[in-house]
Amino acid sequence: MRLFAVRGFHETSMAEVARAASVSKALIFWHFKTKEELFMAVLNRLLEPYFIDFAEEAGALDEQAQIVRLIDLYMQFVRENGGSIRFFVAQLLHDEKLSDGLTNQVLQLYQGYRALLVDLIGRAQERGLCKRDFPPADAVSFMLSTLNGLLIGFLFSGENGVNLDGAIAMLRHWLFGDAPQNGPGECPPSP
Amino acid sequence: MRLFAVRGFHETSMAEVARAASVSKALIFWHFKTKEELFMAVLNRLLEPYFIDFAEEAGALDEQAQIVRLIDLYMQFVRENGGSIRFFVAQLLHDEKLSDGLTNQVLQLYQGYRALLVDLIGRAQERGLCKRDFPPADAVSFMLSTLNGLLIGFLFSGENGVNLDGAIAMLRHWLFGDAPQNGPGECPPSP
DNA sequence: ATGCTTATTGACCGCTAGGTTAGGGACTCG
DNA sequence: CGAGTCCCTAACCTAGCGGTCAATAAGCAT
Repeated sequence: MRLFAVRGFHETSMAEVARAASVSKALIFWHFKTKEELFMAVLNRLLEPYFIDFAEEAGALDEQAQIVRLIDLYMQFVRENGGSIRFFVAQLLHDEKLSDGLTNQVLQLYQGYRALLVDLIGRAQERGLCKRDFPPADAVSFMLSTLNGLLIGFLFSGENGVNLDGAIAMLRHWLFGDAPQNGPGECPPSP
Repeated sequence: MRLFAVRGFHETSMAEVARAASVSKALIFWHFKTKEELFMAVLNRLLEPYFIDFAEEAGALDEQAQIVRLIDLYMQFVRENGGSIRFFVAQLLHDEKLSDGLTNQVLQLYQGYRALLVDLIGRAQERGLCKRDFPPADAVSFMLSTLNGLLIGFLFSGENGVNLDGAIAMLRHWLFGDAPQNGPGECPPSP
């Protein structure tokens, strides 16, 4: 997992994997028929922490709080899994063939998240908790674009090159009309 | 260029390049000392269309129109260069070492674009053309996040998986308080 | 023609890659 | 104990890799 994640598929040789695992190369080929098969297994293992359960922990909150919580979870997730996300994004962009099953899993994850948000925003709009300028699906598309943009900003320049909290405050302002409060982030002009 | 762009550095062999170019492998090594050197040259060639001149064509417009134009240019650029952008993003995320000079050029491009926007929004704010809720730099960070998010949405699901025009209308609404006009895009709920 | 530089090639080289194979311990079940 | 299965290794195999080299063709001044 470590080798594939930091060096990629083609730059990692089976000999290296064997050495890093302190086993013989032949053993790996006994457990996995081909290098590709090992790689797929690695992909799935790396993907495991991506499945989180949101429903159970958010039952008691109102819609606005749940939306905020979902956004926070996204950002927390980005912060905690930057390394492997980077790997996955590069992999998905680069090697459609090798990423086959991966694409579906990620897409499923993404659509689940999106559906959750659409539902929440729809309900929030009905109850007058947030602005009604746009249909929920459009609002969510917009939000997710921003979140994804923050993600890749984070991937390229790291924690201190992009102001996650500041941007999230602006998202809240956009959604709920909050006063632009300054949260824990100090909002320095990003370099 | 074609081979490296669609298959990447490690999956492209010099023999393939030679065959595709209908020359002998040795000739390539006469023109380029190493495979890496050829790759760098390819990177630079692919990067050429990325340099556009904005200043000259926007002199007569007011700030708001210039901002809108800049955003349109971004999206037009994304639409026209999706293939190579995909390649570059994957390359940058994956192979920090090989991307060395590339990183700087892209960063420079990006910072230039950002600076242009910050300047424009600052001036637009002074003249009351757009909302003043946030300092220009923060507004631009937010905008760029959204644009980048649209970019990667486009990279992953193509033109009809993401609604570029709809999202841009929402950006305009956010910036200028426009009525949410429906432009040429019909804003279908993205699948 | 005669050199001289610039292009171009087929043959070749060392090496590493993914993958195989024959065989040997270790554990299990009768 | 002994047959069978599972796990594991050293050694090996071959294709293809990046890269080199001697030979030579093409362009071009003198």
